[in-house]
This record gives sequence, structure tokens and C-alpha cells, in this order.
Amino acid sequence: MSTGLDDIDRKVLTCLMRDGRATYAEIGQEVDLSAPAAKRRVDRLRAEGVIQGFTAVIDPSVVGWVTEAYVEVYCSGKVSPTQLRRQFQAVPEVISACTISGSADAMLHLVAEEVQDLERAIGLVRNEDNIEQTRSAIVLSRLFDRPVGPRGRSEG
Amino acid sequence: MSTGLDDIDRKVLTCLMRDGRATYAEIGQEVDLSAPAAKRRVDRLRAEGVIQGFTAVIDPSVVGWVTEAYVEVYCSGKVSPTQLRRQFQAVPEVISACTISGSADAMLHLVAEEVQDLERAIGLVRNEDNIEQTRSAIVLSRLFDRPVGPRGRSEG
DNA sequence: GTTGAAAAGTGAACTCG
DNA sequence: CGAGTTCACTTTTCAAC
Repeated sequence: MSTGLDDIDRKVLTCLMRDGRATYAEIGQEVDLSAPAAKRRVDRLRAEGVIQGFTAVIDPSVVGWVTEAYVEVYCSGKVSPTQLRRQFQAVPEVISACTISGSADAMLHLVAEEVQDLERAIGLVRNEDNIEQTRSAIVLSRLFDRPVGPRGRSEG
Repeated sequence: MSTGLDDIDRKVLTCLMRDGRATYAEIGQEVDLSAPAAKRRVDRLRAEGVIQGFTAVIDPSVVGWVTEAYVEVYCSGKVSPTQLRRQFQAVPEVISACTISGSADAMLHLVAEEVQDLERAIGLVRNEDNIEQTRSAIVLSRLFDRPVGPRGRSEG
């Protein structure tokens, strides 16, 4: 599986992350390629799984998914990532889960419409034998969000 | 400014979040509307800011943005959200920032290519007068991620 | 990269509550 | 009038070469 991206591929990705509905002619213009050539790039990137899909970016506050929380999870005994994935995925409010370094074992990101939905979801997470405790932080206000993308690293 | 979404609007959003490059004919088919009518819906949702844009979903591991961390930030004295936004936004590795409830004041989500990039970025964050301490958790393995969208709430 | 047929986008005139 | 539809016309897609 050689997913070696060349410079043109990276530019194509940048272009599509900025505007997921860009036409192939527009993409081609940015990378000095004809529209069909640009399309072949995009098709290949999709086939390789580099581009997993396209999506609309929605203002969460308008749609009513406004309540968020970050939850640290402390587990007891041995914890298999597979097992954790399965039980966290069962809670629909959990939109992201990962294992982390430090005293906690996992970090969850939850999104819901109401605080009580969060409460219930966190209750479900805690309600498993292998979960020892959780430490939740409700999001008061989101300062900003930006897409992951090719971007300069900080200098310091 | 009444941004009241009706049932059709929500279906349009769901459709575009599942496939950001869906044609207007496809969208129309899902909501029993003609293609031009579907386009007018989408145009209105964009104009209202409900749809903020379209983007490609990229596999981060392929592109090399593999190292992630969650960082709790403890501030001293009065903290203006505007000020916090400005100083966190200055660090390119910070892809998401919010104020939170609990003992910490803010939660940051960082993504970088290498652990030392994270280290440098966290150093930059700490290097402000109003930052008292930080508490970082490096992401060991991402268990799953899923888009925010209209979705069932957990029952419990 | 180029070409051409098929598909999608887009504005205008029209219709219905 | 706001919202949907059909209809012409342009642009884009996409599978040849």
C-alpha cells in the first residue's frame, strides 16, 4: 500500500478542503492541470482512501447541537482498545474517542442538544464494569475551530 | 433574522453532510423536490450561514498529521474569551479551542506531525502571562470519529 | 491533454396556495 | 408573494482517444 503523495496531490487536497464542491476545472487551474487530469487525481485519492468523503460544514448553534463536553475516562484493570471502542461507540452522543497518555485512559468528545442528554450519555459511559471514574468538562463557549490541513508549524 | 429550519431543510443538511458533493437532483430526490428547488434551499442555507462551506474529509494518518493532544489550560486573573481566542489562534497546531466548566478554564485540541511540534506548541501556549499551568494528554490511539449530525440520543 | 456526448448547474418565465 | 415546477441554455463531468 504505497500512499505516497506528491506535491500536486497535496495541493489538490488543500483545494478540496477549502471548497469541497470545487469543480475539476478549478482544481486543475490551481495545480496547472487539465480538468480531466485533476479528476483522475481526485478519483485516485478517493480510491486510496486519502479522501474519505465530502461533507457540508454546518453552524452547530443554528441546528441545535449546542451542548458539548470533554470527558476523561479512568478504567480498571486491563483495557482493550477494541472493547473500549465498542462500548463508547454505543453511545450516540460520543462523536470522538481516543486513548491518551497520563492518568486517565481515554478522552471522549460528546455533543448533544441539551445538558441532560450529556448527563444521560455520561451516565451510560460510567455504567460499565471496567469504567472506574470519569472527569467531565462541559464546554461553555467554543472559541474557534479550524480544519486540519497542510499548515505551517509554530516557530519557537 | 429568523433562521427557522423546517423539516426539508434538515433533510437537505443531512444529505449534504453525508455527501458534500451530492448533485441538486440527488438532494431533491431525497426531499421530494425538483433540482432547482433543492438548489434554492441550499443557496438560502448558505446565505443564512447555516451551511458554512464544504470540505473534503481527509484521512489524517495518510497525510502525516498523526500526533494529537488535548490540553487543559489554567488561566490567572480575569480571562476575556476574545483575548484567549486571539492568543490560541496564533498557534497553528491548535485546531480547536473552547472555554470549559470545572477547574480548568479552557480546553485545546492540538494536531501536529511530530511530538516535538506538539511540545513546542504547548510551550507557546504556556508562554503567555495569563497562563498559569497546562495539563496535557497526548493521544495514543484514536478509537473512532464520527460526524456531528442529526442522530438519535442515547436511551437510559 | 484533448475531444465530444451525456449529465448537472442555473436563470427565467410560469403556476399554485 | 413565497415556494415549486418546467424549460431553455451554459457549464461540468467523464469516458473515450
